[in-house]
Amino acid sequence: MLCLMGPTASGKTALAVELVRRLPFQIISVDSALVYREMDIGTAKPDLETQRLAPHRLVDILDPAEAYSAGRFRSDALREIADIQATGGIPLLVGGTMLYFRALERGLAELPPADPTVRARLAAELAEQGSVALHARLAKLDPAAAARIHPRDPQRIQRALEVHELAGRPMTELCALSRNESLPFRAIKLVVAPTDRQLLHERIERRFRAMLERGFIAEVERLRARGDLDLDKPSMRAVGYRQVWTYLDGGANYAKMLEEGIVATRQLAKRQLTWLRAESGVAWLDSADPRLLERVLARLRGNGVFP
RNA sequence: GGAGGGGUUCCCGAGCGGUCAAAGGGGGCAGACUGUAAAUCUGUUGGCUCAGCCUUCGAAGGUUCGAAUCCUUCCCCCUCCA
Repeated sequence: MLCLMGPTASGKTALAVELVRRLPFQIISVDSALVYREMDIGTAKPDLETQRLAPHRLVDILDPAEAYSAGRFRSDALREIADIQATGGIPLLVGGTMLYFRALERGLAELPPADPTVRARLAAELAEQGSVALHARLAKLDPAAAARIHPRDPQRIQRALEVHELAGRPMTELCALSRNESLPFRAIKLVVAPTDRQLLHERIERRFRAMLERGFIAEVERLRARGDLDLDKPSMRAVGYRQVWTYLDGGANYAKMLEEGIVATRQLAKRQLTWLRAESGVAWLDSADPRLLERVLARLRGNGVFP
């Protein structure tokens, strides 16, 4: 199988589509935002025509009111990979959610999944007592986790407490217990990213503006009109959605929303690049290279993926 | 033309004789990351031959042992009165 990773706005989708046209690849999306239905423009979801030519698995599988997870992604992806291989296809994993790639490749410890009730209660405690107080509590239950997690990192403190409560044992212990189960198949990993950071920034800005022109705000208005979504939902915290939502709330004027949406996207790309640089066994390709496709094909030939 | 207010490090913005390379925020850059990850968090951010030195607070002079902070002139911006 082939993994195509890269920061947002680096042209991964276009490249994947070209590959599907030439080789028996089938795409599995590795993206925490593309899983949501009704979120098309702001996620830069491949349009219907593109998806007809190159079907994407794990896209539009969830309602925006639901929450996805790395664990769910792992089992979904394993299922899709098996399914593709059973029909003689080659899985092509494309995306920028690096935690998902990591979870798939290295496996996850056997931890209890998120529990909405526990999570809501911890969130309330976090709000009134502050993260430092909960961090102190965690230090008693799971000292190793507390040492690892910063006292001002509410999300990780919440999760560690949640795991302890649900499993009755420290998260650290559970993580140590499970051996990393690596993938039972060979994966070629390619990173597609611009060599020039400024180029990436320009592309991000252009793309965000284009999203607004294509009706991004109306899309968020429709999501708001449902009445069951808010800024605490993982889906609505996605880059762009959060900023437009805040704008519609009156929390920002248009210019501010525009600027903050672009900035948030830039910052996302930066975090993705940090993951990518730490990734081992990958070949880096310049997304601005006009002969990118040929280079990828040559690489695949070299790896014996096809003659 | 008259009366005020202001020009600070990439941006906003504090500072108002020494403890100021200058608070805080933003942005940038770097990093962390085990079921929220397009999330959450951390560090750093004038230059250098770096425990020291050099250049910065609109410009040029001046006062002072010492100025972003005081004085003079000039340039630019904003508000109000004409």
